[in-house]
Amino acid sequence: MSPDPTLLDDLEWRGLIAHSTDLDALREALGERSVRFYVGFDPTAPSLHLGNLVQILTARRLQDAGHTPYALVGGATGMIGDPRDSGERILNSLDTVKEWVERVRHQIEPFLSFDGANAATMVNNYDWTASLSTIDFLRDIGKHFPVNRMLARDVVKSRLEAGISYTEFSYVLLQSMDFLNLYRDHGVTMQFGGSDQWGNLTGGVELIRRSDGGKAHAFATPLIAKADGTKYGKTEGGALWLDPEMMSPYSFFQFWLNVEDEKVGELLRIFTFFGREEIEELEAQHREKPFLRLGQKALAEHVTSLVHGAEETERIKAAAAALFGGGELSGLGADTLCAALREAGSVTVDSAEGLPSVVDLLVQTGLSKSKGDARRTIGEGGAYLNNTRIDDPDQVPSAADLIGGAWLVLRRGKKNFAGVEVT
RNA sequence: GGCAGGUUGCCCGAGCGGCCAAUGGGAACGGACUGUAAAUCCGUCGGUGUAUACCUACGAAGGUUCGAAUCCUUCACCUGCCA
Repeated sequence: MSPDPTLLDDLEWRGLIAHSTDLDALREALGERSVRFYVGFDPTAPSLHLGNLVQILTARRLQDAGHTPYALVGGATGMIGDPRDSGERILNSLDTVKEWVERVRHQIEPFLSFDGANAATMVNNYDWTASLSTIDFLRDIGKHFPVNRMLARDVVKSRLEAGISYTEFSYVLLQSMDFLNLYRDHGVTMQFGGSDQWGNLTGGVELIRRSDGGKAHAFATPLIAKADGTKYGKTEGGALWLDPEMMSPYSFFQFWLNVEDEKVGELLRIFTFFGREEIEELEAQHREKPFLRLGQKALAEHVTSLVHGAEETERIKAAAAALFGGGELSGLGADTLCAALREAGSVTVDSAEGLPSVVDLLVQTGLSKSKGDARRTIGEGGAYLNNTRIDDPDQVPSAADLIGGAWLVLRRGKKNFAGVEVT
């Protein structure tokens, strides 16, 4: 199978290449034959997140263009920990890492194709690292790493004051060894990763050259940050997880829908499979009438479909349309409302002993984290029952408030909805 | 192994016997303005039906004291210097 020669241009246009080894050599390699490449994911949490999605989708783009993916989960590297600026990591137990490896593996699989001439392969670096002897490791791998060069790496430099363990310092050797092993055993000649991985990526390229005299390539994708340069991921109280248990698909969709104007074009390029013309058209429309938020809508719909499926996305869109419609809630059919609130999040309450107060309901739905917080929100004028501002914290909903005889709609602020089903 | 320093709320970081639920910054949250955008301004930011109160919290466990985030002891972890 001959690869798509325009791939690299497309990746560049999308801004997916933040750094790379010799770009011309890379272009030549990718344009002429089907390249075997790898991308790794360390199990540092039970779920992958937004940043990892960039890698997953990039892997998919490469596969679609005719190249062969090796998706690596870091059963070994996850035991060690990649150094980061914020300081030494707490080591996780083997059992925890093993469990997370499985979860991460299942999150990646749906995005790649495991059939055909360039079928993907899942690998785990635990398989070739766990049994490695220290002597072999130090002689065969360690010998190729000058410590002076390792010390010059930015992450390491930034940690020299605060301290860095030998464990984390050695991380780059393990990841480089992964590349070497995949190069030797599977003919893998390219690796990519997030730009924070750049040092680890080049470490592997260099090891292959020093150890086997081989030529390998690497590139890094950009870090995804907000328009002001700060990190995404602390929205609505948590990171942007791909696991629906850890972040509801509804919230996931809402995140994309609320992206700043300045970021729409960039995110469309990175996170969607829309073509160049399609995206440029969307950007043009967006520039002209930003208040329509067509870009955000397309982005939210596309990415949510990729991660959570088209059906779920339709349900979320219907839910958001109902809740944000601005019209009278009682005008909505009970079925519509019920479905919408289930998407947005809802709790069930037994009315046998009378309805709880609005304060209790805010807490039960999770809109407020404590009664004090709920009272505060009400005091600030930020709490609504059925789209009417609540001003008395002691208010108790009455039977007349029940929409369709069973539902209450609570809202905190402008866009946090939750339903209460009364039985 | 020895000596010295550190561990504070979501994060960073002050406090060093009572005036400490703990200064300040960031993040976050609510309001106003809007387009479920950004910027700006205002407000909030441990819990409790609101209390000169009680509970929980300043790495963990004990202790001294009328009173401890602050002093002492032991333990864990981190850092530096010396072996």
